This record gives sequence, structure tokens and C-alpha cells, in this order.
Amino acid sequence: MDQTRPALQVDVRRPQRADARRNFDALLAAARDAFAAKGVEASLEEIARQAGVGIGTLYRNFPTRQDLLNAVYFGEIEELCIAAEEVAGLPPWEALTTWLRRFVGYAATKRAIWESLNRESESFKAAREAMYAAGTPLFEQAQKSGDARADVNFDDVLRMVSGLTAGSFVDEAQRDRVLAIALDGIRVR
Amino acid sequence: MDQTRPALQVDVRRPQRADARRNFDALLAAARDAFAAKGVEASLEEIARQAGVGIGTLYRNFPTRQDLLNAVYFGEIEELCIAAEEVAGLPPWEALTTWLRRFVGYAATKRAIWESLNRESESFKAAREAMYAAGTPLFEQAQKSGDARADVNFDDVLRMVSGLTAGSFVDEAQRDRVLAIALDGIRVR
DNA sequence: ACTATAACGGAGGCATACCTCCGGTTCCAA
DNA sequence: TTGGAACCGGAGGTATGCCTCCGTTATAGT
Repeated sequence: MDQTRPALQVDVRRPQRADARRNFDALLAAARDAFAAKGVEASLEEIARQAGVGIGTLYRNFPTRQDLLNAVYFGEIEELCIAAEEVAGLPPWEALTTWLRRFVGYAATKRAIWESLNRESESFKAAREAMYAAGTPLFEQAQKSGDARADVNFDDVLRMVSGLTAGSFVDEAQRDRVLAIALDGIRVR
Repeated sequence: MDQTRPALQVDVRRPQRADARRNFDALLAAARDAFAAKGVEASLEEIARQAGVGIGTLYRNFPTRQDLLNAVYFGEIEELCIAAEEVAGLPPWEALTTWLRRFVGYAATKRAIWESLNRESESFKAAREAMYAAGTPLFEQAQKSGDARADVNFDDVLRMVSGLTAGSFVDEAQRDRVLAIALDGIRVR
């Protein structure tokens, strides 16, 4: 829809040679799973094993844990930004809640996302800002239309939702139910 | 108020000798801090160091990590149960929210509490049940009085709140604000 | 005071994670 | 086909955590 959205610049370059690209992608996929399952402290050697490459290959592509985390994380954030564009046509409240539900639904890195919400690193800050830039208009639309409370800000909403994202629930249904309750809390009565 | 509330049985016995009791208590205090700061994966050796005792002493008192976790955790839960009795005299909605705020406020083991909410272990189950037994009446009162929504159950509420407990916020004020929003979601409109 | 014994605490063996380094291998372009 | 650059991957040094074992020490009862 909007071609001018600046792509999140990943500082890690995708390699040139075919075998190297395969390994790069395998590492990224393995890391995504591992971070989702065990949080940001997941073992890098385990990730390399899972990807079917040596630990050396992991370190060549991603010299630090942060680099790997960023690569995974940026991908997720970018998806969220795209999702924000996709819901832009819906009625304000629906657009907001749809996007927030999608936010919760991104299971892959939800722990990383949550844990990173008040990290200080440069790239995390950039990613967070991109996400905020994507979501804030949705929220402000919902405020303007009189659906969302005026005495709440977007940061509150996002932290509330990401708290719930990270929480533990019996099943998907309960998580949805709880999310609905919480979203009700930001609705004008 | 109600003397019949069954005390949570801690299977770990407090030692007899004076020096041993001192160490036992120091370990418990150190463990409480460590679990609060680093979650359930905190290093046991670090805890022993912090308590000023050898690692052997830690293992003698708490043969497994689970034993130590239980000891800390049970203490916190018991405090919550007592708190539930204390608020029983307030108006229903106020009683519920006061207790839930207290629940959030117990910073010490909030991470452990949250992480344990769907653990399977026997003692964790017992503790959780004690906590539920303490809180459920408050919630049901609030439903009966027409303050709390009927289409929500206590488990939903507790998981919502504990999700927020575990979340990361800029400051206390924001956490309170977000909690207030979420609690608004369970209120009858 | 004295002794039986409960309790201490750290050395040490094992496991695992981090990260570097470099000999061997694979791919691609000419 | 082949040369060499790009790439691979794991050995290995370091650090840290887990847990056990046992020689030493402090305590409580007589």
C-alpha cells in the first residue's frame, strides 16, 4: 500500500554463495524456534546443531548473540509493520484489535519481543520505534472515532498486550478470552 | 479471622540447631532475592555465596532446586492467603482489586509465581490451589454484587493479572495504570 | 569441661556453554 | 577443468553451574 515505509536495515548481510545462504537461512529458522521456545538465553550451540551447521558457521554469520537476535527480531517486527498496513482499511476499533491480536499471535519471538521492550540497545530501539510508528496511527484512529479511551496511551496498550503475550495460559481460547477482557478495558464506556 | 485455613505444609523442616537455623533463614532470604532478580534459573551457588554459606549447606537444607523454590514460593503464597482474609471486610469490588493489586505488588517472587502457574509438580499444585481458594471468594462476591462480569472466571483474571505482573513497564505508575485498565475490563458496564 | 554428633563448606568430577582459531572442503568463475 | 577465494565445522581453552563427598568445626546436653 505504502511503498515508502523504510525497510528495517539489518546490519547482517545475507551471504553470496549458495551453500552459505542455505546455512544462513537454516540458522535463522533454528534461532527463531529456539528463541521462541527458550527465550533470548537459548544456547547458541544448540541452535547451530539444530540448523545442522557447526558453531563456527553460526559465529561467522552472527558474531554476537545480539546480532542473531536482531536478525530474527527484525523479521518479526517487519511482519507486524506490514500487518498494520493491511488492517488500515478496517473500521478503527476493529483495525486496532485485529492488529493487536496479530501482535499476540506472533508466537515465534513473542518472548524475545517482550523481553526486549525496555532494552537499551540501538537496534532494538530502532525496531521498537518502527513497531510503534506502525501501531500508533491505528490507536489514534480508534481514539478519534470515540472507541478507545482518551486517557490511555499507546505505550500502555502495547505493554499490556505484550504482558499478556508472555503470560501462560491453559490454551489458545483462554488467551483470546483474556485478551478480549483486557481490550475491553481500553474501550470507551 | 478464620483460624481453620490450613497452613501450607512445607516439606522442608527448619533445623534444630541455632547455627543451622541461621543458615537456613539466610538461604531462604538469598533465594528469595535471587529468584526475584533472575527467575527460577538463578544459580544455586550464587545463592549460597549470597547467604554466606557453602554450597554443601544449601544442598543439605534443600536437596533439589525445587525444594528451595517451594520453600520461598510457599511463603509468598501464604502471605497472599493472609492478605485475602484481610481485605474480606471491604466492599466486594474494592476487596477484589485491593487483593489483586497486592498480588501484583509482591515483587519478590513474581517471576517464579508467574512461571509456575502451569507447572505440574505436586507442591506447586497445592500452593496454587491454596491461592485460588483464597482469591475465588473475593471474585465471586464481586460477581454477586454485580461489579464483576459473570462471563469471566477467576482463573482468567488471575492469569491476566499475573501476565501483567511479569510484564515490563517503564515505572510503577505505568504498571498501576495498565493494571487499572485491565481491571476495568472485568467490570460490569 | 567434655564428648557425641549435627552441621559446615569447599574441593573436585562432570556437564555444558561461550567463543576463537585454523586445517580442510566446497563452490564458482574463467 | 581447475585454482583460489569463500566457506565450513569442530577441537579446545575458559568459564560457570550442578551436585557429592568427606575432613573439619561448632553446638548442645551431661
